[in-house]
Amino acid sequence: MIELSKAEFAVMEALWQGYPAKASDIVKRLSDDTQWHEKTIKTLVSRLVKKQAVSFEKQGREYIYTPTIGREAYTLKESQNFIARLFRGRVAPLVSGFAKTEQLSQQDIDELKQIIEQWEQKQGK
Amino acid sequence: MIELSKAEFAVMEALWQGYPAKASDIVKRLSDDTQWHEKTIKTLVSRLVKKQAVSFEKQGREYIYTPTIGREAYTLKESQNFIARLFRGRVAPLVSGFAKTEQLSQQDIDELKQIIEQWEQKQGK
DNA sequence: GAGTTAAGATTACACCTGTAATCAAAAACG
DNA sequence: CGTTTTTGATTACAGGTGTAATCTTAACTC
Repeated sequence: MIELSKAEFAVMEALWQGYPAKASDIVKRLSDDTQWHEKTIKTLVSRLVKKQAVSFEKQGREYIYTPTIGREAYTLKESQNFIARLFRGRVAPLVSGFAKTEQLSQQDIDELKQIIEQWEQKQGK
Repeated sequence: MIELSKAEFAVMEALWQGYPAKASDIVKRLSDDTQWHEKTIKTLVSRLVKKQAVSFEKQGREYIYTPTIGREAYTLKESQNFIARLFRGRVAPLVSGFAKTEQLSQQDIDELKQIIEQWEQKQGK
C-alpha cells in the first residue's frame, strides 16, 4: 500500500478537493489551512508523485496533477491499520472511548443507528 | 502529548501487559510477536524513558520499568487525533467504512448498540 | 530576440525511526 | 580476587519527514 506522511496527506486532501489541479491550485487551497511555503508544498507534491499517489500530465510549462488513489479507499485502509494496531481490529472499543469522553454527537448516534440497521438488514437475509 | 512511534507503541504494549517489569521481561514478551533483537528493544525502552512515557527504578544492576501513561488514555488520544485528521472529528464515517467493507462482527454490533443505549440514557436525562 | 519569470528538479539539513553494535561498569561465577 | 557475563549507555547508520533554498530551463514580456 501507498504510505503517506501527515503532511503528504494534507496535500492529498487539497488535491481531492478538486482535480485535476495545477500546483498553484493546490498551493492556494492549502494556504487556507496552513502556513506552508510554496516550495514546501511543491516538495510534497513531488514526493507524492514519486510514491505514485499522484500522477501528472504536462501542460505547457505546468503540470496538472491527479490523485491515483481515492480518499475513501485510502482512509479506509488507514483506518483498518490503525484499528488493527490499537484495538486488535475491532472498531467498537474506539467508539466506546469516544462515548466515555462524551465525544459522540446526536448526528454520530443517528448515523451509527443507521449503520447498524443496514448491517442487520443485510445479515438478516 | 507524548508521541510514540509504532515500534515504541509495541514496546509499550508489552509493558502494559504487566508492570513494573524488567527489561528482560519486556524482551521476553516481545519475542512472542516480533523478531526484534534484544538490543533493539533496549534502545526503544531508552527512547521511551527519554520521552517520559516510561519511568524506572534501579534495582541492583537492573532497572524496573513502569509506564507513566495508561493504555486507555493513550489510545483515546491517538484515536482522537486520527479521527480529527481523517474524518473531521466524527467517528461515524470510520464505522461506516468498516460496515461497507463488511468488517463489523456481531460482537461489534452488539457493543455499538450498547454504547448507543448508554448514550441515550445519559442524554435522555 | 534578450531579459525576466516562474515551474519543476535538485539539493539541503536537522530530527525521527528502525534496527542494531560497541562500550563501560557492575555483578555473578569460580 | 580475577574473569566472564549482563545491563544499561553510547554510538551508528540508512531511510523517512518537515521545511525550505537553490538551480535549470522553458515560457512570457517588451
